Amino acid sequence: MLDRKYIVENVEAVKQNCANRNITVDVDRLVELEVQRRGKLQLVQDLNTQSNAESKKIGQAKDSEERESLKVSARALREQKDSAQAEHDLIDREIKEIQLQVPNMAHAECPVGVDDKSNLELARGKHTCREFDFSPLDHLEIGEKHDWIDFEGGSRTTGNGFYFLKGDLVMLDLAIQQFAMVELSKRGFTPTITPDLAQDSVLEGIGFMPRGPETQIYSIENMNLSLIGTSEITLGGLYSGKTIAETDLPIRLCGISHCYRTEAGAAGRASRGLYRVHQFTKIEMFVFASPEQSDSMHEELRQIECDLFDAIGVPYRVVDTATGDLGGPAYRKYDLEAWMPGRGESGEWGEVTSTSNCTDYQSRRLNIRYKVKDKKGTHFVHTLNGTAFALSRALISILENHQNADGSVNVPECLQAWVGKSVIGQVPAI
RNA sequence: GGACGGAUGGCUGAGUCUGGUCGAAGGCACCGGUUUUGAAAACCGGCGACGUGGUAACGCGUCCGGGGGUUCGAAUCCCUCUCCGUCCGCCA
Repeated sequence: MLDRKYIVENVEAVKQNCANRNITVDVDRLVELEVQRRGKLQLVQDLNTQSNAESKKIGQAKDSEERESLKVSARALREQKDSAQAEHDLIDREIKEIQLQVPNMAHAECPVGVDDKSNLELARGKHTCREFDFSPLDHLEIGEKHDWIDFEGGSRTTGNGFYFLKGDLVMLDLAIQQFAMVELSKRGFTPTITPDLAQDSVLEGIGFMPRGPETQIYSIENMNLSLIGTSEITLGGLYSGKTIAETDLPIRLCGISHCYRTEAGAAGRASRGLYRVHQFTKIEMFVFASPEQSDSMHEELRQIECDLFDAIGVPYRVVDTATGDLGGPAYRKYDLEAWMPGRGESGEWGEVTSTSNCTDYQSRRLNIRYKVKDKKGTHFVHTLNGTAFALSRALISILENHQNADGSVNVPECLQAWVGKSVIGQVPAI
């Protein structure tokens, strides 16, 4: 969420930003209410001063007669204060409601456009798209051929969109996790296994809406808990309400969790197989940084994502996300889109990672600050997140890019030690 | 899951029985100064956050784990939740 003072002082910029992001918010109403609220707050504080003074006199009163008469006036003042406070709170709630809808400001270089058509390709990965001398299968065909992916079983036990992973694909899945954790540890990230559930207030702080008709979140009945859609939620929540010493920044965490998404209304050829599922495992990078660090930290996260996908031999392109496609919290967002030969008619790019600089948008909601030693006051930290691997989509990209004509799949060299094989799905020679 | 005990500023720790003089003693740490060739020690002074008004000095408001209540007034009394100890039960 943006600072109210900032919104009031930058009305036109905020409105333009909302338009660029294709989000409708009544900014003028917020400003009008905020001006009202300031006045009301002043009144509340004045009345409080008076009634505090009156109450203090009671303690020093000489006799019970004086005491009783002071009680009457003190009570009256307190009642006036309470009613002014109630009016203030009412206005405050309405402001809060609008304020939560206002998206973060966007980076000056962020491509402007109302949807993903304006996304800008920035770079390509180390590996070029492969020319197949056979007709490549999609990951689901490969997976079902070897009994690695079982959607039918998932559907029977849990529901549509759930699946079992089996056999060597599980080994590959775990290998990717190991590889990511080791690589990220080397780069200063603290490996973190997080809860798969979080309090609704934390979801909201990160920028999710846990309940309501539009929600993508599974929530627990009769509790204020929801299944997380990403460990960004728990990693951000980990420091909620904390004040961090500036010298401890940046704090780099890499979380591993299951991610749960209802994916309401999403279906079709483009979300076939593992591409869009209700549950997957994800290794997520999360960074708390100072405002001075956040831009370069964002580049660092993007570079790590590139390095990881270069390492597993998957071709990809890097996309600078347009304003209309940023979501609420992001100031700037880069996506990696991997080449998926089995997707669509003859291969398509599919989003595999995403890294966002959320500046102080999340930290203001979650109240995460940092303090400079020997300086008065605190400031909100900047938060950044980035996908290392979303396992479901990483598996798609490996299966489809590294498949062989006989249906087997080459294991990227960096993963072979953990898989224990250089090729999986090979039919043993008879 | 049951029974007690606890939660106070960066840390430690008084205050809670007996409500007002408590935004909160003392100590540690930290910062500035005196002293010293320099350092240590000693001594003197300073030292929370947020909001709000003000160019500023500064004023005002809020905050003693979270929420609610009693009262003119709550760190202090009552209810509730969370967390941490200790003992018991159960368990991977």
